[in-house]
Amino acid sequence: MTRISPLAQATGSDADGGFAVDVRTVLLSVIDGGLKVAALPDADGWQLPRGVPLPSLPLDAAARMLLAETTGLQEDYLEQLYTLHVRDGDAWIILISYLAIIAAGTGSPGTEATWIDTRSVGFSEVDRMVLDYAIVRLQAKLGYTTIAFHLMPERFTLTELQDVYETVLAMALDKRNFRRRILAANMLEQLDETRRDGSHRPARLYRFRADHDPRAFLTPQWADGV
Amino acid sequence: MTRISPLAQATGSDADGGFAVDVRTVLLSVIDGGLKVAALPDADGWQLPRGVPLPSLPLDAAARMLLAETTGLQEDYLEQLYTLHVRDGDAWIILISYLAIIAAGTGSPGTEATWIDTRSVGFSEVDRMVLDYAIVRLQAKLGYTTIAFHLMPERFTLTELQDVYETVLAMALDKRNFRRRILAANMLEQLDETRRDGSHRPARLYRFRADHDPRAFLTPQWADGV
DNA sequence: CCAAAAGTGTTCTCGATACACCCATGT
DNA sequence: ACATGGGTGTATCGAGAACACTTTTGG
Repeated sequence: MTRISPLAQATGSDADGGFAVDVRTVLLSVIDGGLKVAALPDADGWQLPRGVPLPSLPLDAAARMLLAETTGLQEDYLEQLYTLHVRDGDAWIILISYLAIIAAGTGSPGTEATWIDTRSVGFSEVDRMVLDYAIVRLQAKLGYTTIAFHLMPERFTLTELQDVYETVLAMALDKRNFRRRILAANMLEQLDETRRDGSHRPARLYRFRADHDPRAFLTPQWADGV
Repeated sequence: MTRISPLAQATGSDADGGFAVDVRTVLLSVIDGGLKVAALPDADGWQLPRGVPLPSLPLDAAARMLLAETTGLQEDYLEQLYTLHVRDGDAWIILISYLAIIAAGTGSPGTEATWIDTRSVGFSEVDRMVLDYAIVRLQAKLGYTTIAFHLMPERFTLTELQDVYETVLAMALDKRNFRRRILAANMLEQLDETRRDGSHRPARLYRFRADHDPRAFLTPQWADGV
């Protein structure tokens, strides 16, 4: 293996010592009509759930474990975002970021963690960039994957689904066009049940079709742990 | 920072020692009508250029340096692909992969490295996966970015540009539709010159417009080294 | 009968595709 | 004159966007 010269020999923290590695996960959910991120309290604000991965477990397993330990939640979807190299005090760390998604109503984050609105959360500059990138990725994937599946309960109405799309995309959508596109995409299965909700016509219930792989395109087919 | 428990304390190669990190770069170019990858000889075949990054330099700088050292070439475009966690003998390494692009005719790789056709190169399983993912990314980006810019010399004909698209996409394209789309995309600037090439009508020369950012979408706006 | 959300169709525009012939040059 | 690659236009189709009224229920 090539040792990148000339500086590698001169530093004390290269391959001899190894690198400091930090996994951070952006856990998103749509709650109370807002896009929320799971955050932990911090000296002056909030921070993303983070941790040092185990050397012999795949990185995505580390992302899952750290979510379990900091929030007590088990995500429904996980994908790697990007790897940064950032300054941490006077050292440098390699920061591997993940996007995780959990359906609303699956439970509240544990002791320390809280759901905070993504628009107002007080993160460090790095955490803010990672969060913004996670949101952009999620928005893009709504368009060409079934990733929205992981934001919904098992059964839902088309209006509820549209509300989630509108919250994540931060824009209003036309009801008729939305329904036509969603149904044409063949992701959904219509149920026989309806839900009575208030003093108006009941809504038909749907669920996502079982035979659908919601991972696609941006994420390589092979995952970690090869 | 959360130490992911319980195993982290039990192992000897966690944050105390740090992680083994390996940067690998897929350097692609279109040469002699084929999509080629820069490869280095290996015990039983070929391998991607690789190296251990410097701890205090951004990761993309490490990818650039390792290309310079192994191939002597300076890439025209670089973007991070994905971070894997792979077994290396009995240890695990964190493998950060990059996609790099260089224009044809910029020079031949140095002493050890060679351009090998991507379809037939004898890589390890991991290098093969990284290469395949790099190609998929490049193919996708041809469609919605000006990344093709980096595969072309400064001035070129529309037929040369179409040949590069066809090589990367591994499919034939309709000449009239290709020209209409490319010109409609407003990436190109028509030059006054033409090029006489053989016993046929000379071709008009084009170049890419200066005011174009070829990075977009999949790569976050912020790079490494924050 | 009224309020409130559910549900439904048509028109238009634009981008993508399929497809075949004339043009300028060198030999 | 002919061989060779350069260059052009039109018809069709499908996806996406704009847009308003009827239906069903509870109170």
